[in-house]
Amino acid sequence: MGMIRVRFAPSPTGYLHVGGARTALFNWLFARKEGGKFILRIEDTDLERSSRQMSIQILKALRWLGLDWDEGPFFQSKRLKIYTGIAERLLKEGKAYHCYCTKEEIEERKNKAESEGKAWKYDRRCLNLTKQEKERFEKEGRPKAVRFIVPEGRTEFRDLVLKDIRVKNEEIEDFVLIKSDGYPTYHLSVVVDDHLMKISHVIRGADHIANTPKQIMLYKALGWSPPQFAHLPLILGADRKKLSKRHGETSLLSFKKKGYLSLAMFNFLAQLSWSPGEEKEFYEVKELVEKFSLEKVRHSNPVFDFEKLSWLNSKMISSLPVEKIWDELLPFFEKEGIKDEIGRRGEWSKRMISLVKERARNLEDLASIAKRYVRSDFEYRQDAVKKFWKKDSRERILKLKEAFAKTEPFTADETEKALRDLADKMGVKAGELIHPLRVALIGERVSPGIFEVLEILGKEEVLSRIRRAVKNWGQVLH
RNA sequence: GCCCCUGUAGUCUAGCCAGGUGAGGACACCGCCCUUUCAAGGCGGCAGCACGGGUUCAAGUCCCGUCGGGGGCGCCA
Repeated sequence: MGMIRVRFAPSPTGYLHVGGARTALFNWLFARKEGGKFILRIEDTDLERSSRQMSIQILKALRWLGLDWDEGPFFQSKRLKIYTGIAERLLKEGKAYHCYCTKEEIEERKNKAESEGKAWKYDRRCLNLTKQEKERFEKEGRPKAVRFIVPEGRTEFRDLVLKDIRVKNEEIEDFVLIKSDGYPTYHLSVVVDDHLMKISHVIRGADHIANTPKQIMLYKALGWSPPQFAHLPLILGADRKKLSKRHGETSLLSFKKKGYLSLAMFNFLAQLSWSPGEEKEFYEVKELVEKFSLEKVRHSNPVFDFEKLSWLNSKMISSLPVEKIWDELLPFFEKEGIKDEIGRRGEWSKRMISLVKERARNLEDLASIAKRYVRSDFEYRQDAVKKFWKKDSRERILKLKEAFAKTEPFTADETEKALRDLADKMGVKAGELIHPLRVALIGERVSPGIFEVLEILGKEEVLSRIRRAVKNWGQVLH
């Protein structure tokens, strides 16, 4: 067997959504596993709907996911001559013909057939044109398309994911190869490019199953041998309909924006319809590559579970070392306006993040939590204030401040000792000090262990934050 | 309507090809423990082979049918 070569071939008519990303991912995984090449091709032959902007977005999204390509991106819009040349050849060989029917004419005949309860298929009107009719159309300057002559018989192929698929050719109409605007259709360009680019395996969404026989006929007509096909189940929304904007944001980059780790996305997508077969939830990219196989791809359509993705994301954020998430975190610091402070405080910032990241659902969360540690001008959360800043707790916090002023070194252990001693002395439970203190330090009712928080903030900052809290006590209380 | 694909808990899945351990794991949900809070973590619970026939000593696993879900039926890709 020759070189393994696969491709991802999006059309730049919209953002790269999670379904497309999953297709790209499986192609990439397969290429890396088999030591083959991953080729990127932009299918922009629909000039109405394609845009350069979208092409750029798609490349950006792929890079974010970590899918690097070995060749391309190739743009089909720059290869038009190749496709029209192949169409000419089919015309010459009597395997295709010009069609002068307009959209309206076809629509009319189709409606008529359907109202008579007949299944519609292009009626080959233009295949049977007389010489005179043809000349008349030419003289009228009617635009013409090129249609492929679907041969008789049946077409079958072995799908690497599914199984043998077989259709009768009579189910298929003479499909268009070249549109009347001179541009090739998908069927032509995909076959020509996959052949010329020596693609060995076509891995794509199951929505292409019905297209495959058409494409195989084309390969045969051209005397080329078709690649292997593998069709991936379609990702569904919670209502079991094909995932779309109706189910919320589904563009890949929107997940980046919302603070998802690319590795979380990678794992989640890789494990939709496929499983490494082990009882663990997340893997290094390398492991996924090693274990990947097309045969193990499931046949049924998976539902995209936002909850599970979110869980995976938070679990990764809390368990990965700071260094591994740092780069992806920077844009979120910037959005919170704390990028400079974070940078200035170097190692301290990393320690602080590793302390607070366990509680973050996503990177956006994490940056906003971090902000309270970096800057002391936060707002006190009202529900926290109401619950914990009682009248007598103000006095206790003042006492605590005095005790902290004398605490040396200002570590988690020492501050804990100081706080518990004081609580004992005052005859109150430690919680009576801890809760108001938490609100004073970060203005929230939740945080990591309070003594860790004290240590990371440092004595000076703690005393200053308590001072500010005490000053505000009366005002925010009622 | 026609054609094609598909069916293990609410969801993602292991097991199916080479029939035979109380159908395993995870998300979500519920309870308990831990605890200064919230998460996390630990322990436990709820819940599944779509249905009906066959083949077989034995069927989630093989065969057929029914039903359910999805996709396609464009001069979109």
